[in-house]
Amino acid sequence: MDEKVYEAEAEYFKALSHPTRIKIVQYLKEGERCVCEIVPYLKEEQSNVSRHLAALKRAGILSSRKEGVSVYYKVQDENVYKILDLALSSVKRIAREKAAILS
Amino acid sequence: MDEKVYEAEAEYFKALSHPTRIKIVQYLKEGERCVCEIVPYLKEEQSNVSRHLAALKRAGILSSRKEGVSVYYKVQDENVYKILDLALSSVKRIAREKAAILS
DNA sequence: ATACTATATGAACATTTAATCATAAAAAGG
DNA sequence: CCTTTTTATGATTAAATGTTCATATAGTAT
Repeated sequence: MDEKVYEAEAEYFKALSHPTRIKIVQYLKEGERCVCEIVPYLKEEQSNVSRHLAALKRAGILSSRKEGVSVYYKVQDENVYKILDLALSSVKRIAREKAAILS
Repeated sequence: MDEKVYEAEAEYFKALSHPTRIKIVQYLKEGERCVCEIVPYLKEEQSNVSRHLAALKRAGILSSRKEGVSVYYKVQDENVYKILDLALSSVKRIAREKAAILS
């Protein structure tokens, strides 16, 4: 595989490498939401949330549309849920293995 | 889902968020390799490779064993290949979509 | 014991990332 | 027009990350 592909893949994972961003993607599983709904859900600074949303959009995971003064974000890459599910099972298994070692 | 779980998942993705580390995981697909094989394959500084290997091991993706003076690393989390494959297909589709927009 | 090889790690530095505050920009309402 | 609401962004700062060089550590061989 080509170096450029490794870089693109690394960028994709980087977009998912923050708990708040994963939380956003999970929150959008049920459908699109405007920033005005996402911010109170996350209970974080609006400017911070805006930057996390921008990061996910840059990676191609989310897309957005403007309606009046509101901006609605939705998941563009539905594949991301399979990835999140697999990562979750890995993380759980790894945690179990670590626990087993300390016993 | 719990905050701790989001954090653990984010850590997992962070481990995969560097091209060199993805390259290492792919290289180990065929089986375990010692550092003395991985370093010349990557053509990067030995100390740097050592740190990337440590990061993957910390995340639970790799494990290692010592044999004499050599250290052999292998993939502990075989699930990672499913994740890499899915991410690859996402990245390709996203690139296609971006290309389509510019046409 | 000395020397050599393989791997890991401390120290230093440059770069990137995340968070916050303040403010800009755009739309809507009075 | 002025005000308010919603979202994005510049500037700043703190912390994390990646890289390199030098060196430590451990094992092997002479």
